[in-house]
Amino acid sequence: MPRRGNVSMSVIRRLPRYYRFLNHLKDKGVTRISSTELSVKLGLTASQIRQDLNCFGGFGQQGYGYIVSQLCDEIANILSLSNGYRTILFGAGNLGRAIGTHMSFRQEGFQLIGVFDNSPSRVGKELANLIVRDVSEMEEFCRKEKPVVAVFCLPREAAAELTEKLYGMGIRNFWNFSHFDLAMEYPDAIVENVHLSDSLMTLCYRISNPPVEK
Amino acid sequence: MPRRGNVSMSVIRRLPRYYRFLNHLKDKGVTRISSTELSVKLGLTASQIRQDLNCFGGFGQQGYGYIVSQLCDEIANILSLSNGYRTILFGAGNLGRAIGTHMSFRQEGFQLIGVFDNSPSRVGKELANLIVRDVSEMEEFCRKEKPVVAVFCLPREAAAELTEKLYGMGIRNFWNFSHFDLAMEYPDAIVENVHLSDSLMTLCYRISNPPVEK
DNA sequence: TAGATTGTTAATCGATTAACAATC
DNA sequence: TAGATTGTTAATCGATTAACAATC
Repeated sequence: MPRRGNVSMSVIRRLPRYYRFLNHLKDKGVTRISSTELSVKLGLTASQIRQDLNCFGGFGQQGYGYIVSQLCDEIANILSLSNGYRTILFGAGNLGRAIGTHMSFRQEGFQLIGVFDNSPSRVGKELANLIVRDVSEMEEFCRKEKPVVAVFCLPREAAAELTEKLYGMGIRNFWNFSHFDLAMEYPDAIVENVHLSDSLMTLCYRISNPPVEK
Repeated sequence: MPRRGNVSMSVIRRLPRYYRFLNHLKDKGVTRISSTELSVKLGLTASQIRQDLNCFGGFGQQGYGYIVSQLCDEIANILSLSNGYRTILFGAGNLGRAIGTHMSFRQEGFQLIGVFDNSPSRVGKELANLIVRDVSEMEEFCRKEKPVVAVFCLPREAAAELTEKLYGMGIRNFWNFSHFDLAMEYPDAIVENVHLSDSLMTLCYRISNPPVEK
């Protein structure tokens, strides 16, 4: 298998989409697919799909195409979805609750082991089969449970403060919904940002400036 | 001002980040900034920032830099954040609730005017100062209230079904959290996807394949 | 074997960066 | 005027697409 270290982000970000779509095909009972068919259904070029997959290995068969279930497994493997990284979630408000309950962390390579909040009205309540803890318990919890990923569903300031502590405790991986710019402050951290308002503003721009028609 | 029709998506997707950061600076009382300072704080090149902004006009002053509050206003204007597009939300589950209450739609160019769900346990409850309606009321509501944007916080199948109806009623703009591939089925629709599980899987990959250190 | 489709190299296209003249 | 920083053109870099030989 080719060296993984230098696969571009553009490629990596397409993998989950391939994975989702192939799973969908598998569920529908499709067993075999060519890069051309895939390209039509995903709105990409067949060339790009083959290039992308060949960053990781040759998963197809010449003259035949790809076996759907096999390719699914390969991509799950590339994405490392079976690690079950131990994960803690901060913020049990509406967003935290949605992320905690709505996501199938397990299926996506993670295992949610703790939820924290600083509001007494939320502490003690249930969320995703866990009891919401007070943030003050965080340090002890981490020493004992050794989480490796933190999810931030709280405001910018709280995220900034928390990151310092978590970083100090050795946590380097973050799924960040806050407006705090983690990646700039901690260059060796792995940060995946989800900026919902950015997405909404982009939509606003696109609605206001629709593509010029011919 | 240069033609807007052909500004690349890469540029557009950076605008909300500029906007957020400039607002942050404004709040901190910073009045003036150069592209070089900005580039350091955002982790981009000064050249790129200037190129990006100059797709829309010359907002700086040679020898001086940019006036923070003015640039903020300009970007808000480029993004068209004052339109207040009439928006309806589908799905009052955890995710819909988070999106409806957590987002300041108003501030990001939208106005939430209706929330729909098909579960009797949710219909009639309050969400973001609105009463959750049954999906069966959707058609009448749309005829009367003329929304232009739909937000999908529901499962793939429900989204697929709903899109057909909404499209039939003339709605062409979608903020899509579902796994339904709207953009492929309706090529003339403007679709902004937020795939939370894709983001999580990307994080999983990145944790498992950290950048090679020197 | 003939037909199909991959894996891979080469060509193209677009986005980012560098450089510098314009100008505040 | 001298210094600074923009706006903009030109050079570079990387990502996408096209082409085709390998092979099932």
